[in-house]
Amino acid sequence: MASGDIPGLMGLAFRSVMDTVHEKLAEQGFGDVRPAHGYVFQLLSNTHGSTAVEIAAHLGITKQGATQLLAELEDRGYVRRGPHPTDRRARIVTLTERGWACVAAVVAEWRAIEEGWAALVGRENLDAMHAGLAAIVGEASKKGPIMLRPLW
Amino acid sequence: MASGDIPGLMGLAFRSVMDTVHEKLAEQGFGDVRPAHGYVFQLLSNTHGSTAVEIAAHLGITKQGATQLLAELEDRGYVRRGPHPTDRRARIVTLTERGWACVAAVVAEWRAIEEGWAALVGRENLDAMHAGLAAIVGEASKKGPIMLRPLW
DNA sequence: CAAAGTAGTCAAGTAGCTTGTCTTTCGATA
DNA sequence: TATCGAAAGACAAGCTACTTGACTACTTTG
Repeated sequence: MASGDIPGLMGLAFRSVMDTVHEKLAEQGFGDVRPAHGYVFQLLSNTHGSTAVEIAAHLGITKQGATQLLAELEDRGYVRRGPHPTDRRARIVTLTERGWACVAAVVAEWRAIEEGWAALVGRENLDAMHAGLAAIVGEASKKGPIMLRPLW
Repeated sequence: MASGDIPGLMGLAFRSVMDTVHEKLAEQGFGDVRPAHGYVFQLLSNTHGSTAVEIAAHLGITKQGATQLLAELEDRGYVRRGPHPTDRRARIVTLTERGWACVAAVVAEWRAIEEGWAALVGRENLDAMHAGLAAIVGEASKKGPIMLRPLW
């Protein structure tokens, strides 16, 4: 029978990871990034440039909310807003060098945390978790994209 | 080498679970519960009664924030605030029948989701995930309690 | 038993979204 | 190619879930 506590454990584990990451980022001079920013960075690092509307859709917030968020990120030097090559209404948002550095810091910390986990539970178990999680996320994504907005 | 994408997958999986749970709760007449409420319910269902200050500490918010949250939950019929047996300053907060019903609905849905996962990845793999997550959360908890506030 | 600390409340302020409205540009249709 | 609905973004105001600040009632400590 399912005990039903895996979701809770996942929440705690994720929360713990993110607390650690946030702490490490602060140490490296990225103390001014908020949770929502991470989701923007994630999209931008995959697409290498998006519009405000695309970002809004990715985060599950309004385009106005996304615009404000981007203005904040531009102020802080993480993103740049340039002209869109084909659509003069739109502005294309890309990561600056500082933005990429922040993404790299997060990825490095995630890897480091995973190494710690491998030492804790064993490589084999960790591989099993990776495979299981990938399958679960893959299945869940079939019913529409999973919104990454920082709630719950 | 660690690929570094397990934390991201955990975040997505947890997010997906919580979206589903929220949807199911709404169907069962619990549409007025917000993320933060869940963390209150979790504490109250384990302790069978806490004060506002304890709840604030558990969620990592101020006591005033917790008080507001509890007033809201009392209005909506999920919790009851009674006198504290030994401290006349304090009020002891407990779940109402409606509160317990909501907790039961969440637990039932988590179990159902886990059953689905067992079918998807296999019981053995799921058990491995459970063990791994428990170890990870246990280790992380040694460095202080993991704050459950709904950020990240 | 006085002084310091704690539980809770009331009130005001704030951050991060929202909704509403507008301008500019795009793309489809006639 | 003229026009007209739709879409990208900006500006402004509103809202919600917190925060900080100031206070009262009660408890604990020395």
